Amino acid sequence: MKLPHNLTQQLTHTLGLAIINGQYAVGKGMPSEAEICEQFEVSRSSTREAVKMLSAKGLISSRPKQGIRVLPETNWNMFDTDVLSWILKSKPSLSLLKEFVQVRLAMEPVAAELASQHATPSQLHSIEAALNRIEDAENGLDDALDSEIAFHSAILEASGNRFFIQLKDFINTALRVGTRYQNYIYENQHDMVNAHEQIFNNIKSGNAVKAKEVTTDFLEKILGRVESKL
Amino acid sequence: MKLPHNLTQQLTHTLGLAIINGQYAVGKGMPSEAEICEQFEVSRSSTREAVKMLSAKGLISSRPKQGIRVLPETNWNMFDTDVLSWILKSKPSLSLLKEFVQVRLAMEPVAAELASQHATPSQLHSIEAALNRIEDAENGLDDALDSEIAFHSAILEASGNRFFIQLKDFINTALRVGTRYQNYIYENQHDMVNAHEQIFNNIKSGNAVKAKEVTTDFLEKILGRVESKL
DNA sequence: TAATACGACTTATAAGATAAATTCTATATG
DNA sequence: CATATAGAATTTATCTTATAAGTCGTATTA
Repeated sequence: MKLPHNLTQQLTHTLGLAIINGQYAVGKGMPSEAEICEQFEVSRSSTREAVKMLSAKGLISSRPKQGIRVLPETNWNMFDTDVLSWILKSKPSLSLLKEFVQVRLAMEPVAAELASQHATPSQLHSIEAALNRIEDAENGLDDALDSEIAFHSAILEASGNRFFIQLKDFINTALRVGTRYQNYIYENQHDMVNAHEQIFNNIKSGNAVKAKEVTTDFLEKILGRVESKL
Repeated sequence: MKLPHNLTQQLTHTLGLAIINGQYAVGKGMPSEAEICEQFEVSRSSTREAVKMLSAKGLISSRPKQGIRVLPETNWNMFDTDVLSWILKSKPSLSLLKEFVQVRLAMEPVAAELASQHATPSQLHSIEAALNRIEDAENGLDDALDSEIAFHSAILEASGNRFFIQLKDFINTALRVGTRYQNYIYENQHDMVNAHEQIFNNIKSGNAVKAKEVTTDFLEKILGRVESKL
C-alpha cells in the first residue's frame, strides 16, 4: 500500500485504525519496523515516528527483540481524539453506543449543574445560539446533528472545568455513533427539542438542581431506548 | 542538560513536564528541533520522536517554518496517563483539586450504580479486599492512600464500561493530588471508612439506587471541604 | 499598489551505520 | 542429566548526513 504526503500522520491513522479494527492480535501480531517500512514503502524515520505516536496513545508497545505489540484495550486512551475517531470509523455497535451514553449520563448532568452556576453571558449566548439552531433543524433549516453537538459542547465549555471541556470530542463522537442508529434514539423530534429548551432555561436561570435533573431525564430516556434494542 | 538511557522517553517526560509547568508560552516559545538537540545533547531522531509523542498527546504542534508551538490547554489530553502524572508533579493547587473532585462526583456514583448491576463475584471480591485494606489502614496496618485508590479503581473496573475503566489513572491522580491537602479532606478517618463500607455493601447487595446515592454523598462531602478552603 | 518570484528557514523524509537490549541456543560444568 | 553461562541472532534505539517539502518574508517587477 502506497501513501501520499504527511507520511507519518497517514501511517499513524492507517495503523491506528487497523489496530482498533482488531486486525492485529493483542499481545503480538504487529509487523516489525522493517516490515512496516516495506509494506507501506516509507522510511524507518516515518515508521518510527508513527509507532511513537501510537504508543503515546497507549495502543502499542515497542521494545528491542520483542518487537511491536498491541496492548490490551485497558491501556488505550479512550478519551483521545484520534482513538475516538478510529472507534467511530470501525466499531459502531449498539453495546458501544450504550457505553457512550452511560458516560454522557454521568458527565453531562454535572456539567449542566456547573454551567448553571458558572456560565458567563458569552457562554450562555453560545448555548442559546446552538439551541436556536436545533429549533431551526426541526424545520429543516439547519443540520440537526451539528447543532446538537454544538449545544452539548457549549454546556461543557460553560462548566469551567477543564476536564469537562476536554470531553467535547467525546460527546461529538458519542452523538455521531448515535446517528448510526438514529431512528432508535428519539421518540419524536419535538420531545427532543423540548428537552433541550428545558436544559437551557434552567441553566440560564441558574437553577442548578433542576438543570441537572432535566439533563439526567433526557439522557436516561436515550439510554432506555438504546438498551431496549440490545 | 544531559540525559541517560531511554533518551526519547526521558526527553518526552522532561519536555512534557516543562510544558505543563508553563515554562514555554502557549502559541509560541518552544525551541526548534535543532535547539532541543543541542540543549539536551540528543540526536534529531530522538528529538523528533519525543516531539511526535507530545503532539500525539495534544501538547504541541510542529510544522515547517512555524516551528514547534505549545497548543492551548483545551487541546491537551487531560485523561492521558502521562499528562496526568505531569500535572500531579507540577500543579497541585486547590482549584485543580476541586476540578478533579467534580469529575469524580460525576463519574463514580454512576460507576457504583453500574457495578451494583454488573459486578462479577471476582470483581466484588476485589472491592471487598480493598475495603479490608482500608479498614486495616485505620489501624495503621496498611497504606491508607494505596488502599483507597485500589477500592475506587475496583469499582470502576466492575462497572463493565471501558470508558469508566480507563479512568482508573485519573482517580489515582485525583487521590494523590488530594493527599497534598489531606488534612482538609476527611473530617475524621472513621467516617471515611464507614462511607466506604456503605458503598461496598450497597454494591454487593445490588442496590443500584442506594449505591449511587451513598457514593454521591461521600464525594459531595469531600467537595464541600475542598470548596470551603478556596 | 499588487502580484509574483525568489531566498531563507524549519520541519519532513530518506538512507546507512553503530549501539543497546532481549531472546534463544549451544556449550560447558557440576 | 540438569543448570548455569557465554555468545550469536534479532529487533529496536540512537546517531549522522543528505535531500525534499512547506511556509514565511522580502524584493522585484508590472
